[in-house]
Amino acid sequence: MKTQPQGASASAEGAVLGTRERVVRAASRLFQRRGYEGTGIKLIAQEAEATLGSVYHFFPGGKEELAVAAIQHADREFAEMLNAGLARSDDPAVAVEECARALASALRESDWADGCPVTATALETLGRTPSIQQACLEALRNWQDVLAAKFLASGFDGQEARELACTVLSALEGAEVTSQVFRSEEPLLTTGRRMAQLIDSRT
Amino acid sequence: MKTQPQGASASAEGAVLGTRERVVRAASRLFQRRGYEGTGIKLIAQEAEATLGSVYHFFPGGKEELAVAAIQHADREFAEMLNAGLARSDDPAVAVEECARALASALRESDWADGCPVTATALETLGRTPSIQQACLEALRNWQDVLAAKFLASGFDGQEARELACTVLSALEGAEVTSQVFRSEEPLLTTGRRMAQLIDSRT
DNA sequence: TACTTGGTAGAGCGATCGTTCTAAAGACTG
DNA sequence: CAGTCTTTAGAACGATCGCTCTACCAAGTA
Repeated sequence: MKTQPQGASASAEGAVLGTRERVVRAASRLFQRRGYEGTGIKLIAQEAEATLGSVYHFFPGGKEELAVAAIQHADREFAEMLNAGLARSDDPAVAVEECARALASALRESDWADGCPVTATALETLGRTPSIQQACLEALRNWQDVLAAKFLASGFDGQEARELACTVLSALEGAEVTSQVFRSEEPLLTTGRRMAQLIDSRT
Repeated sequence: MKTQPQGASASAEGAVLGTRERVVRAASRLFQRRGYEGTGIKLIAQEAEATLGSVYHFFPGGKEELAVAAIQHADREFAEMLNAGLARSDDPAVAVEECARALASALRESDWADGCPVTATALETLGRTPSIQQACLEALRNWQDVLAAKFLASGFDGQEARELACTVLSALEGAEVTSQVFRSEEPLLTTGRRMAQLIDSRT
């Protein structure tokens, strides 16, 4: 295994990823699929094709620091997905339904494994690992902001936009869990349709 | 520690609980708060004031069998809470908002620790422990049925009632996670209000 | 009394956990 | 070339994991 200079743009398309980036991505996906406690550092290293030494070199804070980085990575990734979905229509109701559809497809394609990338970790560490809880909080707030911006741009006032964003995000998160447990796209699709109905029923 | 005959009605008010019941309740609460992987059998025994021997006497299938029993217990408990909340009003919209309020209060009173009793365990064991996943599925379906019955009794047709139940349950679950992460009742209360709005906007 | 049954008690097993540590191999600078 | 810094490599540590096992105690029955 040769030393990999992590030079060049880390986000360049198709670029060979540096060790640190590979570790973060592996950690992010494993935490998403098996939770924080259920994922061992050695498994992360193995999955990332790195060694334990490398992991602790880049994350001297250990598992906790790695989890924070993994959640921040998931934050950016999911925000991009949200933005892409929302951009598919000017009508916010249609756009939200489009997002639900995209989530449902991705979920099915991963055999119901890749749900919300922070929920599992958040629930396990709540009230016991402040740094991780903080990272989860920032991710949720970021996604709410993305939704709220869409609603604002569609003519909703600030209060209304924030409340709708909070509701829609919570509903999508819950529906994702439900879809995973039922191994069916239906909860996500139904929730998407009803959220569209809610958005259209503005007072 | 004396032998405790688990005779008499196990659900009798104020009755001294048998060992098995104590273990199930402790397991249920611990899985709810720290997830499946994050909860050790020894901790469960300690919390239940039982010994390892007793735990494996009642649950020879080990942690997995205990988890199934714990989830079934949580299922019944949460269904009761839902029923109680829904019974507080004939108007289904008001009733749902009442449920959200009750959940928010309970969450705050537990210092944001006691969220949905199955989500954490469900996410950690998805696709890897079928018996637990099945128990989670039955709980979610049970809760959806409770909601759907309320909507049916309020004049919605079957399809509409089922879809609303699915949406409302998902939204409440997601909002509960959001409230826990933000340490605020607001997401649950907002989602409750918006769900009421959705229910009132019947076509 | 002797025997059976249902439950309690906890030492100890092998495996795995997160983490630490030493050693050495690239890559870059002078 | 020598010297420095970054990164890789993985053995090993103490702690904890889920679980097994034997011994024992308290009733009920004959």
